[in-house]
Amino acid sequence: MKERNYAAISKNILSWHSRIDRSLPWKVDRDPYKIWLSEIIMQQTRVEQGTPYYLRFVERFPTVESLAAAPIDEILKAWEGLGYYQRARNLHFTARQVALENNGNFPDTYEGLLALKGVGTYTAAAIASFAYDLPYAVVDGNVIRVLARVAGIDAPVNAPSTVREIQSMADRMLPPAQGADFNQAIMDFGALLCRPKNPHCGDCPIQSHCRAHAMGEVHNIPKKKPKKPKRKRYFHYLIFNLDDQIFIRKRRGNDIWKGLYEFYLIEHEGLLTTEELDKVIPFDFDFHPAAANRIQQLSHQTIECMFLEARIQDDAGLEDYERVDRKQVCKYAFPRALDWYLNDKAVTLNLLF
DNA sequence: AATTCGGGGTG
DNA sequence: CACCCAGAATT
Repeated sequence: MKERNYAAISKNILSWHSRIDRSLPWKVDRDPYKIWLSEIIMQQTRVEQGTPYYLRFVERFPTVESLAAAPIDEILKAWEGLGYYQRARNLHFTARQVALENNGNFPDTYEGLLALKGVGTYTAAAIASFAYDLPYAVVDGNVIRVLARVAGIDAPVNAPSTVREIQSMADRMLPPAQGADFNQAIMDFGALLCRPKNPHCGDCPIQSHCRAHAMGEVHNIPKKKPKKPKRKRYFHYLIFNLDDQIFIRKRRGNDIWKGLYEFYLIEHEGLLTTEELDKVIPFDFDFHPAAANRIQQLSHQTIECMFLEARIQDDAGLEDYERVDRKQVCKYAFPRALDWYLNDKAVTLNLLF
């Protein structure tokens, strides 16, 4: 096979990038803390979605020491709504490690960065290049799409062997003296021009190097393995009211939403009717539907949430729960569906209040 | 190698 | 509705 002209491709992408203005707030300086924080926040997250979170984090936690000193619940509250909450827990763990064991200094080698919890090959390469100008090529969703098209890769790109092939291409393509520039350029190129749908092939600076274009396969690459159907789950939430307080509990174990708060939960194979709920609920008081059901789409699950409220006179049977004022509940981090119930729900059907 | 971890934007 | 996003960790 003909040797691919990596130098020409990177040169054209860099040239294209020099005419692009995409300012990113975490790149105003080369503070490793800001680069690291932004990269963790942006994992599997659109820049437009993650940027407001980043701005709030640097405002509230300007240094790694301030982040390390914060309680995990405060960090989770700031992360609320962003998803993949293990990222926030790893963020806290790593901040403490850097602040307490390394005098506030992040590792300055690729291997050192890769050893941090929550930092994988992409993030280690991103920090190494953006913060320290080291020649490591990033491979994110954008780079995978761009290079899969350039090479006309027919194999599924979510197979590890294909990712390794693309990483190898990116490594060879990266100009060692311009690692940071090229990494930024190829990601912007994928995000703005070589997009998943309706790519701007007419304006493409590397069209003559693109095998997918030559084959007329741009719209079929990258290819992915079919995903299996989502699991469906049914959460029936009981909101107990004792005076002006409600009962909440932190989720534990290895299920979704670990570390976030929720109400008294009854999970069942299917959606329960009010009659069926009467038999299942180990309490004998009246409960009332308090909102329309909410369907929450996760990456691997579909969760339908039902919300019922009841007024109670004592906390018997609720010893494992925290009693918090309605006014104070906004200080706790909840999954989006429950935050919706507490704050966004348009019309309450609740007859109690 | 396969699976799971959220949530929102987009066509 | 399906797909995708500045991926990583676990099994």
